[in-house]
Amino acid sequence: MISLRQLRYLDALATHLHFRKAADAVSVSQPALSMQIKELERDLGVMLIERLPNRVRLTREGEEVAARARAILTDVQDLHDYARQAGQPLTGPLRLGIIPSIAPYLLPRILPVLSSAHPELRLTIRETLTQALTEELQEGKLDAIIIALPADTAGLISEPLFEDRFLLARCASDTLDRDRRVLPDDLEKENILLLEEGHCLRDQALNYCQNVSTAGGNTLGATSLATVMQMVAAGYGVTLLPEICADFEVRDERVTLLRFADPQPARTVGLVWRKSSPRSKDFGILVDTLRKTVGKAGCRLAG
Amino acid sequence: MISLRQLRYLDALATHLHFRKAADAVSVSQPALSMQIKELERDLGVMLIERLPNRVRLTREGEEVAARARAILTDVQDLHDYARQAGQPLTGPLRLGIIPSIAPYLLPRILPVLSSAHPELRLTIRETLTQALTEELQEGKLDAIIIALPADTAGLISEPLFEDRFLLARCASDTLDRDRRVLPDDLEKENILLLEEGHCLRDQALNYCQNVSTAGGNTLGATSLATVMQMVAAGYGVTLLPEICADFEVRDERVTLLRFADPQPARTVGLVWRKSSPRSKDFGILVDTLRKTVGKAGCRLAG
DNA sequence: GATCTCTCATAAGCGTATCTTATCGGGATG
DNA sequence: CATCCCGATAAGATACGCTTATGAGAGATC
Repeated sequence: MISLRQLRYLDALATHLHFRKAADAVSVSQPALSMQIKELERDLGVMLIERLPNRVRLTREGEEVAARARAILTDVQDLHDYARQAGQPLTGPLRLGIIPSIAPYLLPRILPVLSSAHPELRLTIRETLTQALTEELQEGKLDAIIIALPADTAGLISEPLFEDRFLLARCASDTLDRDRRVLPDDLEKENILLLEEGHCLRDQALNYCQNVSTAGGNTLGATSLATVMQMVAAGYGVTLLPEICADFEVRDERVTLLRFADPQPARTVGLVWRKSSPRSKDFGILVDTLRKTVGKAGCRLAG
Repeated sequence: MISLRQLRYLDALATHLHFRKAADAVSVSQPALSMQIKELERDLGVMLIERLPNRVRLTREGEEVAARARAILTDVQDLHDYARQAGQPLTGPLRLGIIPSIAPYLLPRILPVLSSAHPELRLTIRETLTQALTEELQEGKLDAIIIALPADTAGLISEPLFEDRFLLARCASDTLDRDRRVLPDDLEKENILLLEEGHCLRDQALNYCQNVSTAGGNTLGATSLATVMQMVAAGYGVTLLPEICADFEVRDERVTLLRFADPQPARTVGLVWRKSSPRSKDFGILVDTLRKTVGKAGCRLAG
């Protein structure tokens, strides 16, 4: 069976036309090279080298085989170079899924950082609901997703990125002490506006409300937080607004944000990928970058 | 260092997407294949395979590397096929040199036989004087030559093909017993016609004549035996004609051929090639073919 | 939910291909 | 004729790659 080693030796010999020099060039002893060449000739059933007393000459077949060998070695080198380049962390295509209640608020903060820190990274963003993201992740259609933890399906690894507390968004005209911390009981008499089915944010809000046995839960789902906030501003009800959205969604003066009393409701946003993914190292780096980036922004939010 | 084995294993794995099946396909144990794949990945610094619980999937880099590997393996197979085909004896180009006093008489007899026995053989014929042929042979411009032996230069191998006796060609009008064997002394009073300088035939004839101390040697050299025979027919003198030429050159009724008394003068025609030539086996076969072919013809000549 | 089975990874031992050093033979060279 | 250079050969050491046996993890099954 032909080996690359034989082709490498043949290449060296074709270059130097001298067994010892060729052997030096490939850093082996001269007999080692001689034997490999001989083995190659035996394997091919054709003499490649004409051993003259003084020098060495390639036969016609030797020239042809050496030329082919060179081409093959070049291809192997190219393969090697390609793979080593591609093996660098956070380069090339990376398909990232993000849920709708995070994407529009997080992306503007992290994309500039990522593109400057990893200029070779080619991000593709997909925004949809948690379940679809999880399925696509497991099917290999996505490399990683950013969702609210936990991602309970097996075979996945989750790393928390940041805590995202919920604030109570309500109509500003309501007479309420702005500094007062909202208590669960305060929600009992409210009309709570939620996103439509499938949004994890809806489930998280419902979960908190159920704990406090809210009665007036209005489950008419909206398709986006922007819509919900419009309804809040118009006085149709209140909602639990993730802190990360606050800067973007609360430009309307008719809306007031109130912080909950401890323990504040919150969601944990995390990065999730397949345990078997070969880019785990990449995702570790990505988690670090995202934590630092969001950490700075988080301070601004907390202030 | 990347090895072809690793690429072969990767190819099998990419095909079967299953370690055990891939291992079966390349006839090794599953751990052997696993280790080679791992080694390849370590060498390239990139994960090629994503090991899922159930099945195996190629990473993006794995797909690319596998595709390149397939191309390389194909090229290696092509190299192998080419060399094995080219390694068959007496196929492909073969440059054969022949001296002028043999070529036009021998070629018509051997070419049909060679082309039918070795249809893949691509003969290139060069006809010139012995010295030029020998030099070109040693320079690698020719693969073998057919000359009158001995070829005394070192580094060459000679194999005799046939004995070519000289006949005395003389004007038919001369009164001489046609059955009588010519004796060396008979030449003393003759005008001997020879080829020009450089033809070995001239030297061989002169050698014979000198032995018998001929006096009237006319050294005005002709450029071809045909010319010499024209002069013989016209009565300008006699010449030593190689037996192999007799059929072709003695159609003129004015010319009579006489056999010499033993020991008859003769030349040994042989095939000569470089001792280091990788096609020695080819030439051995060629010698056999030529001996048989000329042997048959030789019988006819001798009759 | 314990067991079974399938996956690929790991470990231990072995065989052999490959390497090295040392030496040979042959031809060129002074 | 002695010497040098070249490539081939020989013998021993090394290391690589293989096999068998076993492990670990995840589904599948009853």
